[in-house]
Amino acid sequence: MSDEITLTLPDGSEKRVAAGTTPLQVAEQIGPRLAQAAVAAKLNGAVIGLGTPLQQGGEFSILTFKDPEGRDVYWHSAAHVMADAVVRLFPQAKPTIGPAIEEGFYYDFHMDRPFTDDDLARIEAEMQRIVAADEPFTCAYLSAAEARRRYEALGNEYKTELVADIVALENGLEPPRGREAIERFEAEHEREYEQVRVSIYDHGQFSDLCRGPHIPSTGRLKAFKLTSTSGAYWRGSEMNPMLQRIYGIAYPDQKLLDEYLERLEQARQRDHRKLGRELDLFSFHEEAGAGLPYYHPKGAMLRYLVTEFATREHLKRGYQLLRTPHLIKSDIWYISGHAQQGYPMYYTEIEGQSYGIKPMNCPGHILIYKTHKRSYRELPLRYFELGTVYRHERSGVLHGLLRVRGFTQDDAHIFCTPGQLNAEIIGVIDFADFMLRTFGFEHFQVYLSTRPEKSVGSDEQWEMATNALISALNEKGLEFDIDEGGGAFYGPKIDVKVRDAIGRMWQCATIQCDFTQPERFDVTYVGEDGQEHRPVMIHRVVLAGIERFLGIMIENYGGAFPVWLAPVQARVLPITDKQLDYAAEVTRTLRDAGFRVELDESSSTLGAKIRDAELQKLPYSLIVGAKEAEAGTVAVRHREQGDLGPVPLADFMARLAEENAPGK
RNA sequence: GCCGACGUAGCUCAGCUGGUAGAGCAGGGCACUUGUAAUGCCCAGGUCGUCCGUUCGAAUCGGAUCGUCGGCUCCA
Repeated sequence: MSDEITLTLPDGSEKRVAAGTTPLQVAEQIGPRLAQAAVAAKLNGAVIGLGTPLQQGGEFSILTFKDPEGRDVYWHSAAHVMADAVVRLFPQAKPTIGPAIEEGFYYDFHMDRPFTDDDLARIEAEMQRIVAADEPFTCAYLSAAEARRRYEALGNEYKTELVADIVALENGLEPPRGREAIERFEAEHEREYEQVRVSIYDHGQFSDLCRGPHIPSTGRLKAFKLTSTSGAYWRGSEMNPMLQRIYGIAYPDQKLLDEYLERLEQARQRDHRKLGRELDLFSFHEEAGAGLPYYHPKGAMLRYLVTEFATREHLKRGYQLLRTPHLIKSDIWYISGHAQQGYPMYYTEIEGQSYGIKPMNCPGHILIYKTHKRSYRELPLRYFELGTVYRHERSGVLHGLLRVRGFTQDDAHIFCTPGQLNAEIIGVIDFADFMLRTFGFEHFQVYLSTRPEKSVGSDEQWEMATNALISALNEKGLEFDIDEGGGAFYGPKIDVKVRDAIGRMWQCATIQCDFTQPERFDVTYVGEDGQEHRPVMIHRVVLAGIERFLGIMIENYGGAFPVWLAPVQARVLPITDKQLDYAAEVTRTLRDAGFRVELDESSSTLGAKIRDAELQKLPYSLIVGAKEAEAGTVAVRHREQGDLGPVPLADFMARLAEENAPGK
């Protein structure tokens, strides 16, 4: 008697059901296991709740925790349950927003005090009760006016602000900001408030303004954990009040939660700050300043190997080496426009003149370009510098080598004609791809960042530059995401992020087009026509900050560097003192051949020497006892493969030489 | 910068509610001369981040400061 609708399932098959059937019922018809795993559904691209009656047919799928959208629904529901628990325990807490995030969820509360670890344990216990009660999530629609009255009664100004946002959004109006603006907005749009409908999701006694959808009931949350608390500004702005945030994670299975916690532990094990200490690579000194790293012999060697390789590869590609001072008169930064953006960040005075410590290398390279008249025949001109810059990072964001105040970039500026732009950008993309792969990264994500609000230059320039980047990406057949407004103030850019061994993404290479600096500094070249023209400038880094790159690299390799990057490639371990002479000879031979080798002269047992070499993650240990000394061999032990048996020293050298190649 | 937590020997950490510090590893010495992830014994090592307070008395309490750690628009 009721109308039927047709659902097209993901496998292409069609299913006819009565209009008004819920997705949960559909899932049950498909199979009980699916019904059990279901968290939400998708109809024609829109995520809907399992209890939403289907009124029309179309592309239909059941979402489980395995689907990214399903995961979001699951985590967002967990956030509601957490908010419920918090409000039960702390009636003074005002819920604000609580979204699902990449891994887990959070909820921000306006609170009279921060949450403590004890609070978290209590909140978790309360959540357990809510889950055990298996309360169904239900959805109701209210007029925005009604919702506003409710939240005003509760004294929750954050939610009334969100209601105002929804009303504004629905009517194509600018969302009001600030108490007064919101009150004015409410007064001026009473009619709209009556017309706009907002959804409210309830479970048990808890009710929250929410777009939804949610899982069918709280009992679906199986394994969860509240992971941390922190302060967080309302809407992320320092101008707004600080709220108290609680982070959590939830999974439909305890096993998955355990795996997540295991992943966190793995990340801790390969933390570059921990490895930096254990492998004696670098240190920071409270008495010498935050965010300023000190490289120990092994860390400095690692850094040397990286920069030496980078320099050679630049020279191969026609870049020329530059070196510019760290201190530059402040006037320069006004010409470049950096001063207006807050750069440089450290100043000093010399004989009454203001100088700034360079935060960027570009003006220096421009000065060198301008030392004589340039012909189009010289272009493209590629200037490369391992340029050390200093920037004031806020104390709260410093983080090991990944976020420092003084760092060296593999920085280059390419001056070229507009016609050469495309080929140059492609060249840089290829270069970056080669370099990052050589250092062991295989997965990349590319972003194109467009004009930010605070920017210089004309619309035409921005369009031209943006198009040049897009066409280069298209020519390389690279997929990319667009970061609207994420560009530098002087031009659009391409960013390349790499994925490390445990799945985290790190920003490395960036390629920035710049039509404005050449103008500001009046940079020119003489064209074929004998007239002066304006070159285009490309700012680009591949590894970006060397410090940061080392940090990423250390974590990616987990401290076990490949032979070509290992600060110490092999350690010679004599079994007894009687082999010390032979061991020293082996060490000398290897060093003469250019390998990085150490000799263990301690009087420890062999087992202890091996253990120490393993903990230092050295690629090879060469054990020499009486037999080896006699035969002129070394017993090779590999970091991962263990004992490989005795071989003539020459054979081992051949093996090491082969593995010593970049990228091996 | 803001919120919270933390700061004890080179490293990892113990030190209830205030009574002036302890372990393991690392380091030094001695013995052992060892065949693929820790030989034994002995020794030394800390103004408990720094400064100022409270107290008869502070590593323990309060404040400031420096530093470290986790966060600070993935938006109903």
